Amino acid sequence: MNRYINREKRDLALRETPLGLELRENSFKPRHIFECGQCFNFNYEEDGSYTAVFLGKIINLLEKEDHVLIRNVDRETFYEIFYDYFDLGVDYEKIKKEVSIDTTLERATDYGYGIRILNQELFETVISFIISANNQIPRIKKAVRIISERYGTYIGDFMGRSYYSFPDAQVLKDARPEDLREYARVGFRDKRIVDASQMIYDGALDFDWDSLSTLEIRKKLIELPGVGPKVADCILLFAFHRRETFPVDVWIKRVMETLFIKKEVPKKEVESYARAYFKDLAGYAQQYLFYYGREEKIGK
DNA sequence: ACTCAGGATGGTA
DNA sequence: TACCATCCTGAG
Repeated sequence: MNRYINREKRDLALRETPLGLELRENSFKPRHIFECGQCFNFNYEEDGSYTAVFLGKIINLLEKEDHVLIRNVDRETFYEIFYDYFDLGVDYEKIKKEVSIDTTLERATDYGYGIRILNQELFETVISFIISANNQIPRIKKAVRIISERYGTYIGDFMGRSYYSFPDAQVLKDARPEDLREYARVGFRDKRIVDASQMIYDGALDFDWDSLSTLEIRKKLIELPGVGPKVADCILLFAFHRRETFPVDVWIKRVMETLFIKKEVPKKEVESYARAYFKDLAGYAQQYLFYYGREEKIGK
């Protein structure tokens, strides 16, 4: 389940054609959405499209001239399942204007104009970002894929590949750490994955989240093995829709130091600087700056 | 063979 | 509280 459900859904510029659904939305570019480091459960296809899995559904997105072609889901399913996943209840044209408080942010929002912050499944997000600790994106993706293949349930085939759901805590708590290490290549994170799964299965995340502040949830997340400040912030931003959160990894640290702070400072200071500067929109700013900074290798 | 990228953890000061 | 070595893998 994703935690953020919009009450009302607006009508999208969505047209049904024999090839699939055509979505016309300026702030919606598959490349920007999937290459900004927020998710790992997707596949880049030979035709330039992206295939992703969410809540047991396979969706494929291909960018065209003036629209995005959406394949493998019907109109109803798209509204039902993917409207919230793709955060379509949020007006990103407005977000980009509001977050463009200086020329740097103007450039960054211009550069990654099609970014949307996904609202992802909680357990999958927790485990994925435990794996992300001290790790690189291709290897994180590989680990997530293998864990899904070995412990998840078969969903279906698409473009010559079989897709599996990400397992739930009940299954992953019984995985053998040495298997996770051997097959999914998760290294020293093996035990953390199993232990966190056990704790979550035992109810570590069973709280009324809506009544808790971001800081209170953060504290609880950090109690999980393998979850420190940065991983907790990613979970808050990507699974709890806490958009004021500003995860600080090495990339965003470099970008902030290079473009804003003008000197090297501890990660904590980067975060407080960003929070004070971007306020409630810090999470959006983080995504635009991360994508821009990483693609352009700023600070490297 | 060697170097490097990438956060959490547990130890020490 | 702050700092720092260590953990593992695979690409270059």
